[in-house]
Amino acid sequence: MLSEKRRSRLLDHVRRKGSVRVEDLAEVLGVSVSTVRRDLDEMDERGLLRRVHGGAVAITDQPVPVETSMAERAVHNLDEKGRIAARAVDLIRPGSTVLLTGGSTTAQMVSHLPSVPDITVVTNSVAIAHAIGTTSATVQVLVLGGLLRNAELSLLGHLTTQALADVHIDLAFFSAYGLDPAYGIMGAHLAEAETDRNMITAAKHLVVLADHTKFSQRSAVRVAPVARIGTLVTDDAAPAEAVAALRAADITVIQA
Amino acid sequence: MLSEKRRSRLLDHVRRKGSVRVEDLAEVLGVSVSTVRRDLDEMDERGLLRRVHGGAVAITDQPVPVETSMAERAVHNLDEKGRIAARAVDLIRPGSTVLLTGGSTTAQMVSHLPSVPDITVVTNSVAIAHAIGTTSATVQVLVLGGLLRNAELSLLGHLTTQALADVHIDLAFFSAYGLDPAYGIMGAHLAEAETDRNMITAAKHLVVLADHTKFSQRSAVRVAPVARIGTLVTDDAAPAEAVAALRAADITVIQA
DNA sequence: CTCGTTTTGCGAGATTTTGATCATGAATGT
DNA sequence: ACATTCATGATCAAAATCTCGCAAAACGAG
Repeated sequence: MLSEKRRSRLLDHVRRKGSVRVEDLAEVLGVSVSTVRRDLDEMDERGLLRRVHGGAVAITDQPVPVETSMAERAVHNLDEKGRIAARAVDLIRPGSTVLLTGGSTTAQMVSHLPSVPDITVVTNSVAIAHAIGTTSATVQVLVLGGLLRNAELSLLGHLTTQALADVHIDLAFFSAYGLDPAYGIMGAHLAEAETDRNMITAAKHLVVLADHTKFSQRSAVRVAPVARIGTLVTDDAAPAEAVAALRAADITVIQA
Repeated sequence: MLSEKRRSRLLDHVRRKGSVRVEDLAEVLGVSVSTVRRDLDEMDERGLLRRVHGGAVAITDQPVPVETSMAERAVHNLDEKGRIAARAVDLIRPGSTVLLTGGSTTAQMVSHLPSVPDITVVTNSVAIAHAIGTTSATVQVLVLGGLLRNAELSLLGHLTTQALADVHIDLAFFSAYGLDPAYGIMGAHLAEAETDRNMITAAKHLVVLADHTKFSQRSAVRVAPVARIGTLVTDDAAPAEAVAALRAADITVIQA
């Protein structure tokens, strides 16, 4: 197994279980305890988990970015993700049904949504549903069911896929973990990939949100080929050659 | 078990019960009393609890916010609901799957859940899913899909019902809006009633949570007859004749 | 293929954690 | 006041885990 894949699976285990023992990980992954220790130590360095005697425990940081008020946004400079999110919301037509998949950039769209009349938001993100429910009374929200991934607050699995079948979606917004003009959209975790693929497939038109840092992110998991992208919303700092390549592939690129 | 996890569970027990004996903790956690003492001493050192002869008690250090009389009432009620919630969590057996329906009292159960090992929580409440996701990495959460009722942050409708069909539920906890020993469980809104009925039907055993104020609440919507109730958790101030009537109807009544 | 680098597995010695024992101090009943 | 019971802290040995160095294996470039 690729060492990168092993680390990804290791992190998955930690996040799923909350805590794991070195011995168990070694057995599950089929490697020695030394290797597991080295992996855990490195990921502790990178802040992905916390190393403790005998194993490791998951980090439980605050994953919910508290939205700043609309007024404040109008006065201050919008940050990169905020600008991208605002431009993305411009693409929504009144009366349509849109899918927001879990992710930091899509979450930024929430505060802009009330400006579009009569829309329905479908989402697999508990964070997004919670944010809309507590801030807006006009936006209709439909939550896809599924297993909660604690770290990301997004929903996965069979129930999510099944719920998708009963919903008509005009426009889907997807927060890319990484974006390669040749390879396609990258996902962060294998566990989420299948659900992401299903959500992407369910939409007529796919809008991908990716700030310029996403172009240099590499990952082993591809959730969709480039051809599936309808529109890309990114920022001015996106690599010019990547933008050109995507436009050549008949993709509308918007730079906020 | 990882020592880190053991400490976390230990702290949960202390906070849940308010106070706890060293002997009991040793038995529950499956370690020696020496280990428990060391753990308790360290957590006393860190200010997470207070060590006393024979065991430990929870810290009840209230940061004093400016309170309107309204908020003050809410806090007082919260304490009552908190006790009911704690007793309700005691009913959960390790390894089981429980349903938490949306409601203020069921939401109080969240902070106590990590003390029960290896449970799966099924819920139609975005607030509960959000709360568990941001505070605990050990509790498995499955969210039923559906339309978001913005005011309550609970999910309703066809998708919710459909998702229920794919889940096996050992124990369901329901926050009653009103409770009449003759008529049964009352719901607040007609829109929620059907989904509530379906959730109640899906469970083998139904636990109803209702503080004493719920006995005088009147509503036109009945979501379930009294006979459907398996266990009622309420407080000491519940009307004696109502408690007697329910016990006569073969319902287990717990007064926190 | 050969060389240099990286990754991995192994084992010795150091460190941490744990459970048991016991003298001492604290709570309780008479 | 006294005796009795129980909890405590200290100490020690055993077990589990970690660290570190080293060598074998895997990998990539030339």
